[in-house]
Amino acid sequence: MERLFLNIAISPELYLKNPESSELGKKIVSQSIMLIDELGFEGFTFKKLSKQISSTESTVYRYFENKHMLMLYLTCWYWSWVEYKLVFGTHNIKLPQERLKIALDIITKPVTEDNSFFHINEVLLHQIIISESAKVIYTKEIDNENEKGFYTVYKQIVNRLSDIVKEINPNYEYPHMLISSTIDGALHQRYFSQHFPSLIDNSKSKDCVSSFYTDLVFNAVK
Amino acid sequence: MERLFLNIAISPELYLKNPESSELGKKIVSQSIMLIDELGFEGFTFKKLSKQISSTESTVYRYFENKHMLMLYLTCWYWSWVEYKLVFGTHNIKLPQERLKIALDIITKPVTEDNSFFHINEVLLHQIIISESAKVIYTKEIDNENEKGFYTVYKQIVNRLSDIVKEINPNYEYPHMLISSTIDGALHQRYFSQHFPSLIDNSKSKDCVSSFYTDLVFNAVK
DNA sequence: TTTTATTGATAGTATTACTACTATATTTGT
DNA sequence: ACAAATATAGTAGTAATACTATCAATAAAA
Repeated sequence: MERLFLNIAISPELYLKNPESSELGKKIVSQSIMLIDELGFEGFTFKKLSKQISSTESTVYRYFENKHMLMLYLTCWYWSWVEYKLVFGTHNIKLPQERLKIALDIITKPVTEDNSFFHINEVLLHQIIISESAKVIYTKEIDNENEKGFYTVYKQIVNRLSDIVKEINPNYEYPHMLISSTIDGALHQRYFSQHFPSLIDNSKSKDCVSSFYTDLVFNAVK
Repeated sequence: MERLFLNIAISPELYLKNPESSELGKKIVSQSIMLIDELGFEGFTFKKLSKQISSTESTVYRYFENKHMLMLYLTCWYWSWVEYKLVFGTHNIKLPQERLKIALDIITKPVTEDNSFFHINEVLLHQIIISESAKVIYTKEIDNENEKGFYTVYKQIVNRLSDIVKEINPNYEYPHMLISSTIDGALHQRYFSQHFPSLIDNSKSKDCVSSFYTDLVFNAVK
């Protein structure tokens, strides 16, 4: 994918000061991705981050309320980016089957290229979404945060794909559940492939996570 | 299910002192389930727990190394209990299709009865497995803990069910991934049904999580 | 009855997750 | 060019968390 000259728009409620508005802010975002990947979300602190960016804790706190909000910001950025890829990738494709196939590839295939956005390493971001994003969603604050619209992008993606499913088979009973379980399952299976290889049915020729879900979805929708 | 006079055996490496060995230990386990459910794993502390059981922090630390190990203990207990239900439920059933159906019900249906074990409220335990157990698996310690065998019960369950899948269709390519994504997906979809109802394809007559996965699995295995 | 194990009570430490305040440095408006 | 606003660095401080250590009291086992 070529380098893009557009920005991903993120809800201003997620930050105190827009990290896109300054070099330091961009550094906070890019270095936090690297640090969270390295230390895990539990081990990650604003103190360590501020050291990494040669700044102070108080400065980081001027951008994000706390590390949970920062992680939520990264999560929203990720899903907005995925939605952008979905819109771009399925544009002008007539056959819904073909659109679904492309969309499933985007959702289930590993992220290997990192060049579309300047300060965000998308490969690393994908990695922390795999291994850390569950901690964002499984919170006591989930209902408040859902009300504030922090998950609308994610839900939009689910709706977008289930619309394609309904286009292919209007009688299929569970389009939303099929898609959301595919999206989350793909991340989960990637994590398993890294840590529980015995639970992964590998094949030499193809990426098994991707082909498993493609097979599963098309079989269900049929 | 009737009250059982058997114990779930848990790896001794999960605790410092077996909580089954004393009344206080059992109280630690039962009250921690209630507190984790109430406060969430992040809000839960050994200090609050010790207050709840009218004891002290140091006493709780004599049973479990930290709250992560306690949650891991509960998770292992839960999966052992599920495995017991699977063995018991599919015993003496000849047809693999029927065995798979029963197994899927056990895995995907909500837990409503609480009476098999004295000090453990299985309904609440299921609830915290739904909303908190991801925090146990998504850790930097995962590989060490996997090596120590803390996930063998879970993997046994996956293998047990994928064996049935292979019995039905020896040519199906992804038995392990199908089962593990069903097990985890069912928990995930339960959480979604509680917090993102718009992503759930409800039907009046049946439990949609359970029927979605039953439909999905049988369609895939064909 | 002595030993041993179990628990309670208290204290203490390092780290985390913040909040508040001040002093510069930089940018911006006029 | 200068005053005003803004951004950042630096320091300090607090409450809570996640422990560890020690010691006394008590109950159970040898």
